[in-house]
Amino acid sequence: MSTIKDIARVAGVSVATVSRVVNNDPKVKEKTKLKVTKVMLDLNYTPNANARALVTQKNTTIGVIIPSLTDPFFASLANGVEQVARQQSMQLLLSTGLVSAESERQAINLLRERRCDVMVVHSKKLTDDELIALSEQIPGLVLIDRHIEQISHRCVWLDNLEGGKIAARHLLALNHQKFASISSKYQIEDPGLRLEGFTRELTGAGFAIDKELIEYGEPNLQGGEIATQHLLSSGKTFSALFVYNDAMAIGAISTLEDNGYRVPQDISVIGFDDVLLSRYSRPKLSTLNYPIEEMAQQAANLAIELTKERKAAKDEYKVESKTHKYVPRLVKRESTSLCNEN
Amino acid sequence: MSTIKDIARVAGVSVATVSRVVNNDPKVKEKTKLKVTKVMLDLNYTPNANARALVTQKNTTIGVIIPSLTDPFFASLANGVEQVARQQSMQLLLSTGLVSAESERQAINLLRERRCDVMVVHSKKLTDDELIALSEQIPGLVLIDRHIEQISHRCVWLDNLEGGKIAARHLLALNHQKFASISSKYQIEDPGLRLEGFTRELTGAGFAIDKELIEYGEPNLQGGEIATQHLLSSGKTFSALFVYNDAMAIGAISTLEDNGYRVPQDISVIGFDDVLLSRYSRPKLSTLNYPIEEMAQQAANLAIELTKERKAAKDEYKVESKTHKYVPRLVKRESTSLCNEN
DNA sequence: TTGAAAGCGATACCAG
DNA sequence: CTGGTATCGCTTTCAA
Repeated sequence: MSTIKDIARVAGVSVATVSRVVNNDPKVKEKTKLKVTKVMLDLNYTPNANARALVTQKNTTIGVIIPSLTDPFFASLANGVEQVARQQSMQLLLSTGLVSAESERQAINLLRERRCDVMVVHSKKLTDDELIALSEQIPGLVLIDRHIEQISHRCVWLDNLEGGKIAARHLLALNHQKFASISSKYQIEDPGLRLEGFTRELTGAGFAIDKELIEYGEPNLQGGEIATQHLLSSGKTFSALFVYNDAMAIGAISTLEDNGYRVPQDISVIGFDDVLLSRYSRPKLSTLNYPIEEMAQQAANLAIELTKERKAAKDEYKVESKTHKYVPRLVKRESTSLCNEN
Repeated sequence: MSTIKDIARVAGVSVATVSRVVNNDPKVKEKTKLKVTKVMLDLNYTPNANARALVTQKNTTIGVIIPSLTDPFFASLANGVEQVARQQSMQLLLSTGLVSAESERQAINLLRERRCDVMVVHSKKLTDDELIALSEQIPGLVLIDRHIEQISHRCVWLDNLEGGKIAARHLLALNHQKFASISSKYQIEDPGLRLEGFTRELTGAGFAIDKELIEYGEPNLQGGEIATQHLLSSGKTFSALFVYNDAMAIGAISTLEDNGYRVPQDISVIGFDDVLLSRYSRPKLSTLNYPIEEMAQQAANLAIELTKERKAAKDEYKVESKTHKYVPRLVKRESTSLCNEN
C-alpha cells in the first residue's frame, strides 16, 4: 500500500504538497494538483485514516453498543445511529453480545482505545454509578433506553410507566374489567415499569389485577406461549391481556387460539414495541409504538453535539438540562376490541 | 486523555517500559510493573489504538458492507460476522445504506482508508469486473451472497437455482400439478435463479407453469398481497404457490385466506429464506432455509484466512480453489400439504 | 505556492 | 531488566 511519501517522491513534490491536495487546500497550483492527483491514481493511493486521526486528534467514528443484532428492536436502534453517521460522514463501530457488566465495560473500553468519543450505549448491566463515572470521562457518551437522573440530559429513554398506563386506559376504554398480564422474567427495569404503570392505572379506575393472572417468561414467542398456558390453567378468566412485548404477545395469541379462544372477540391482547412482526401477525397486533429508530437518531445527534460542546467550552460547565423522554404511542390494530362480556 | 509519555514521566520510567507493561512483556520486574500499572490506573490511561495500528501495521477491524440493517436477513448476516469478530478479538465496522454502485464503491474505500483489510461485502450493484479488480487490491475481501466465477474461492454464496428445484420437488412430491409463482420485480440475480430452478424442475417432471400465473412485486408483505390478488383475478386455478421470499409468502397467505382459500388445504404455499417471521406466521410457513448467519461466519473466517495467507506467502500465488457454495434446506412446516385435488 | 521539520502516541530494535 | 531512539503516515506551522 503506497504512502504519502511514495506519492511525493514519484510526483517530485514534498509530502506537504501531497497532503494539501489530499485535503483540497485551495492554495496549490492547479498544475501541481493535477500532477499529484495523477500519481495518486496511478499508485492507487488511499490516505491512512489511522495516521490522520493520530495527528488531527479527530475521529470520524461513532460507536454503538447493543446486546444483539438479531433482535429487530436493536437492529432498528443501530440503524438509526447509522443514518446519523452517514449524514455526518462518520462511520459505525458496532459492538454486540453484551451479557455481563464486564463485557459492557470492555466494549466501552475498546471504543475508548480507538478514541471514538461519540458513542451511543445501551447498557442494562452496568450500575448507575459506574455509568455516571464513565460519562464524566467520556463527553460524547449517551445512554439509550435507560434513565439515570443525575445524567438525565445524556439519556434518551422511553417512559415505560406511561406505556403501561396507556395500555390500561385503552383496555379500560374498551370496557374490559378482568385483566391478565404477561411480563418478562428478566429483572431489568422495563418490564417492571410497564407492569406497574398498567396496574397503577387499573387501580386508579377502581380495578385490580389478580396476582395469579400475572405470568413471567422468556421475552420471546415461546415464552409467550408457555406463560399463556399457565394463565389458562389457573382456571381464572380474563378478557384483556397486556403483554410485555410483541413477540410474547404473538405467542400468547397463538396459544389462546389453539385453546379455542378468539382474539379479539373473546380476549383482547395488547403488546409493546410495535416491531415489524406486529404488522405481520394475524390478527394484526394492537401495541404500543416504541420509536426506537427516531430515539437512536436523537441519541446519536446528542452525542455528537456533546463532543462539540466540550470542544467549544472546555471547562465551562454547560449543563444541558433538556430531557429526552419519549412516550409510546398506542397503535390500535386488530387484537383488541370492545369487551362484550359485561 | 493521558498518553504513554505521561505515564512514563509520572512513574519515573521510560516509555519503552510502559509499553512493555501495556503489552504484558514478561521481562519487566514485578515491582516496576506494579508501579506503572498503578499510575496507569490513576491517570485513567487507555492506549491509543490508532497510534498502535500505525506502527504495528496491524488492524483489528473487520468491515461489513450490507444494504440495510432493518432487514432481518442482513441483520443476521452482520450478526454472523460479529460473532467471528468477537471470537478473534476484532471489532466490527459496519456500513449500510447501499443503493448505487457509487455508494458501494465509497463504502469499500472508507474501509480501505482505515486499513481494514478484512472485509465481508454484500454487493449487488458493482460489476463483476470491478469486484474482481478490487479483490486483487484487497487480499481480505470476501463476497457474500454473490458468485463470480473468476474469484470463486472468495465468494460465499447460496445456490438459488437449486433452491428453486428443491421447492419444486417438494410440491411435486405432494402431488401438486397446477403451479403459480410470485417473484421479485427487482432484477437482481436471485429471483431469476430461484424461479428458473423451479420451472426447470417442473419441466423435467413433465409439468409447466402458466406464464400468467407468474407475478412480480415488491419483495415484502404488501408486494405479496398485491401479487396474489393479481394471481387470483386471472381466473386460473392452482394448488401450489412458490414465492420469492417469506415476507411475500406471508402476504400471499393472508390474501388467499381473505379470499376464502385455506392454506394449505386448498393451496400450498412455500416461501424462501426462513426468516424469523416464518415461524411466527399462521399457518407456520414451509420454506427454504437460507443459512445466512452460518455463511456470514464462514465468509468472515475466510476473509481473515486470506489476509493471513497473504502475509505468510507474499508473492506466491496460492490459489484456493475451494468453493463456498451453500444449498438451501427444505423446512417443512404447515403451509404445504398433500394435494387433494387430483 | 511550496518545502522542511516538528510532532501525534505508540512499538521495537539495539545497547547497556 | 530498562532506556534511548528511529519509525509508522500524516498534518501543520514557519520560512522561503
